Amino acid sequence: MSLKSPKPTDSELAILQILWRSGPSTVKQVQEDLGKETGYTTALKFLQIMTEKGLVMRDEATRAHVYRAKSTETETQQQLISGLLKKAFRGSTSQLVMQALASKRASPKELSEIRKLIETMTTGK
Amino acid sequence: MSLKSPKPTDSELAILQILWRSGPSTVKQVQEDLGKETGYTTALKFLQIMTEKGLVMRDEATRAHVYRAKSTETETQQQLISGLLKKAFRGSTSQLVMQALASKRASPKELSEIRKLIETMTTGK
DNA sequence: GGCACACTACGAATTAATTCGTAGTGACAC
DNA sequence: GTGTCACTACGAATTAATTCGTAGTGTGCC
Repeated sequence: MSLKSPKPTDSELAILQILWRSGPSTVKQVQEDLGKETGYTTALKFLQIMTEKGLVMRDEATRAHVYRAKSTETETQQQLISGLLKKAFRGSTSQLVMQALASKRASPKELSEIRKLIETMTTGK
Repeated sequence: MSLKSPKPTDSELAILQILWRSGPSTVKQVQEDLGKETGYTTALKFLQIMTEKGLVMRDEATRAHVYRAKSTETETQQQLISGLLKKAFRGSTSQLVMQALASKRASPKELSEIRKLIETMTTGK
């Protein structure tokens, strides 16, 4: 378990998304994925800062350092949801879930999955 | 509908919580609710900045100005969920819901409520 | 009238986020 | 060997968030 990793900013989260999707990457790869709006040194700086914060890990074995996310996507999602729950929903999971369902209409397939999960939680234990 | 209100920071959200809970309040009331750690002028400054940003509205009719949240709690929750959905869950509502349910175990009562909502969404439309 | 108080306004100081320019460095071609 | 090029490191500049000190102001009490 990642014991302590600061909450990533929005920009940092965008970079983590890239690392989760593409796996360990070089600065160049990350920068290209971010798009032309972001300069190379800007991407580099972000990755350096994220390394300091412990959000990513750096492999310096090769000339072009390779970065990878320290926490998994699920762990980070967990952290963000948990924070939002506390900050904006007074800890009410059901309120959060209901707002989420209202926010963007889930597909029938998704609703079915969720229903199954609830079944499991209700009966299963 | 509130067309454009910037995303509140964590501190601002804490103040909005107070306004939603207690209704329109003076600086003094907000500051006291925030606790002794927050000075009076700090609370005042926050409310002034939030007024500039359009997060709260100020009634200057009385000597002690009265502030109230511009958006409802639900609208703001909606905005935050929507942002998180896009930033961290690639738009997958079901993933977000499942993480939320896993994050903090919902009570049987809450699970029941959620199940009812899903029933409604599935059948009723 | 004039003072005290309760409030508001303003602006400084600090820290973090973001963006990028410039300089340093090492591998490799020739 | 030496120059090129791709990368990294460092630090400046800007903007926003956060905290608070100090000054301005108006209402109402003696």
